[in-house]
Order: sequence, then C-alpha cells, then structure tokens
Amino acid sequence: MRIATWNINGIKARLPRLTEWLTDFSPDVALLQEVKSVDENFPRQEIEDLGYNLITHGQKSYNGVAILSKSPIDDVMLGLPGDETDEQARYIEAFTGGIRVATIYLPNGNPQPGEKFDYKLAWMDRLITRAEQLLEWEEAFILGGDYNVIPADIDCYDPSAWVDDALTQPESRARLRTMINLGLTDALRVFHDETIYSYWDYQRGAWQKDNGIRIDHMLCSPQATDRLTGAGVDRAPRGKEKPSDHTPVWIDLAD
DNA sequence: ATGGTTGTGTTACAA
Repeated sequence: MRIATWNINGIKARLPRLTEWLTDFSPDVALLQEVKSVDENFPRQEIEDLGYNLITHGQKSYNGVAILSKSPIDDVMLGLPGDETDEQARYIEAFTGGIRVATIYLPNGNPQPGEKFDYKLAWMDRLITRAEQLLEWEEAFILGGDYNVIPADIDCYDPSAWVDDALTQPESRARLRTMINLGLTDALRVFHDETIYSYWDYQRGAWQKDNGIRIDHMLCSPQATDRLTGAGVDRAPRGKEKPSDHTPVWIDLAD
C-alpha cells in the first residue's frame, strides 16, 4: 500500500491540484495538512467521488488536518493528547487499511525565541509522549506530516540562511532525534541518502532555483519499517499552476 | 536592500 503526506496550504485554493493528484498518483492513504478550513466547508463530496473516505479536523483560517483513505477509517482521535487547553487543529490519529496513521502539522515556531517557539517545543514533547505510548503496542504505525523541522544541514539548500530559524534550532532537531532514538525510522532517508527536498518558498524563485528544504517526514514504527519497500518525493505537483509550497512525500509498504 | 509571495469566510497575520 502507498501512504503519502502533503501540506496543501488551503483546501479551497488547492482542490483542483488535490483532485488531479488523487486521480493520477492514487495513494491508498493521504495525510493532509494546512487545510485552512472549518469542517463544515470542507469539500467532502469531490473527494468521496474519487473513492476516498475522509476525516477532517479543521479550524477557521489556520492549520487544519485531514486523513483520506480508500479503506474505512476507524478509531479516530482528533487532536494531540497532553494539553486540553490547546485548540489548534494539528493532529489526527486513526486506523485504516490495516495500519495506524497520524497526520501531523507541527507548529512552525517562528519567531524564535518567543511564545511560538515555546509552543512548538511543548507540542513536540507531547508528540514524543504519544509516540512512546504507541510504541508500547509493538504494532505498525506511521506518523506523517509537516514536522517543520529541517533534520540536518543536508536537508537545506543554504544552512547559513536558516541558522536563526525555528526549523533548524538545536532544540527542534534534538526532539526529532529523540523520536528517531525511540525506534522510529525516517522513511525517506532509508531510500535516499542524497539531498532531497519537500518544500520550496513561494518567494525569490525558490522552486526555479531548487532552493528547497526537507521538512515533511514519514516516521515509521519498527513493525512498519519491516514492511517498507520504497519512499520518495513526488515533485510534479510543485511545478503546476497555483501549487502548494509543499509537495507530497510517499512510502510503499508490503501488504 | 530586512526586500519577495501566497493563503485565509482576509484586509492582519501566519508561513
């Protein structure tokens, strides 16, 4: 089965790109971020017409995540546990197609230092706690999404331009490494040891110059990693009209 | 040169 993650930067603006990608690329499961829509306005019918079930967790104007799947979606959990006062829609966990998946829109954290960076680090600590809980079950699961963390300098076209950014701070990178050290695998790195990007800024001709960064990740539990047969980046959507600034990252799992 | 662009039930703010 093929599972992909894509930060679409607005479902309303991106619906044509999303539907053509679902048709052409045909992932079994799609983890979406930054839908920027309340659930009532989400264009469910257009997606269901393509053969997908979907769960949305949205809010007005900002954030918002969704899980699309060709299989039924069960055991849905909206929101990341650990802070009942957190109202930002950044996490859905569910069971579909025989595997547990989460769609993650991790806080950007800029500017740093500051309240937003503190929120990012606290959110990552909650994600680590949730990963520890999931690992106790010793089952296959995927934590995929926009992590807003550039893991290492190889994942950035110009590390010197990003030294003060929340995406490269030691505190951000250390927390992502903690997740790896718990036993999760960065799937894209299993199949690609070269520089490979998932995001290009809209500004300064970043796409045309290939000035990208890698911030969209698919972390696999040991039982999921055992089934990994491939991983990659689908660059095609980034080159089309009215694109998202992110492009899909995908993995293939043996049945 | 602190620039540039895109999205949102926008017109400020997040990315």
